[in-house]
Amino acid sequence: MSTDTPTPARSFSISDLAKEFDVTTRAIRFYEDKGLLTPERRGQTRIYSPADRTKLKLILRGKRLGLTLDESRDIIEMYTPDGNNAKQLVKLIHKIRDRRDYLEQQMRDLEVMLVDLQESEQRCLDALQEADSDAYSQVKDW
Amino acid sequence: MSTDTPTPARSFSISDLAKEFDVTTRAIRFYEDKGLLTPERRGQTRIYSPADRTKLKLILRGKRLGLTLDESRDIIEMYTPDGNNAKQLVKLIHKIRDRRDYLEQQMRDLEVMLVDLQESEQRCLDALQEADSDAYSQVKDW
DNA sequence: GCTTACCTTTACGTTAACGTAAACCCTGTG
DNA sequence: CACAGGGTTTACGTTAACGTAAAGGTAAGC
Repeated sequence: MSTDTPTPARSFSISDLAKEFDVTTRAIRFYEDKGLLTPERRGQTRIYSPADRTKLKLILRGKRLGLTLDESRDIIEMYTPDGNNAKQLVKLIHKIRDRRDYLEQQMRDLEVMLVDLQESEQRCLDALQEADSDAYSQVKDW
Repeated sequence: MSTDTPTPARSFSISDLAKEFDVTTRAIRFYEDKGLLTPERRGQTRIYSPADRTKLKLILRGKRLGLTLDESRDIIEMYTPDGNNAKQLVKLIHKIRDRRDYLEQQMRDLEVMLVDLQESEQRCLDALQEADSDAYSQVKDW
């Protein structure tokens, strides 16, 4: 019936998405409970659109960045300003800017941590080379 | 005895650190329970060294990056290779590299998200300007 | 000596993000 | 038709990272 769509507008089952993004179906349903996803239904069964798939991708990226699901939902809502309501939009813009400030702080944290790890790796390597001087591995109040 | 140190080697109370980093004393004690901090004691009271302060800073940075306390402890341990043990060092280097790979993925996630947010902010601003065309705010399967 | 302001331990409560199990419904296939 | 392989809801369990009392010790200042 509807399987003759050659266009990229396909649809996915819950386990399709679960496999593709390596999450459990339980998690996907949980995101729905929390209002992050609202797939259509064929009877009982959930049917996911490409847009749903994109939202799931955003959720997972948010997770990798340490966002809560509530925060990810905020971000997802920023993509689809459901409104004409100007005040809503102004609030959204402030939320976006706050979020961006936070993420930029995170970025700076990351850069520092990467450098630090690089250095400690180098220290480890050095220590491996001259594996005799115990004084080298003293703590000496870094 | 040892109080005649004019050097920057000061010491801090638990509430000193709590105020400076805007965390609760409960949290700081919790980090100690989890083995991330081991301050000295004057009787019952905890006394924190500059090194302890640095460790706390690392813990909080880890938190901002979405690390668990266990992961932060791993990272802190990377700074103080307590050992001469070569096998330990090799394991540490691998852990560091894994962590760095993960952080670099996080970095890429961050860059993408920053661009996305920038774009959605722009969309909001545009929508504010021409606050009439309802068609503009359609969902249209992004 | 009493209050105030810190510090301590012990322990139960809470929230987020699912895991896990039970019990069930469809649907195609040998 | 049995059953294997999907899907569903409902609901209790779990872990991390603290919050929040409760109950008390200690030192400073009036």
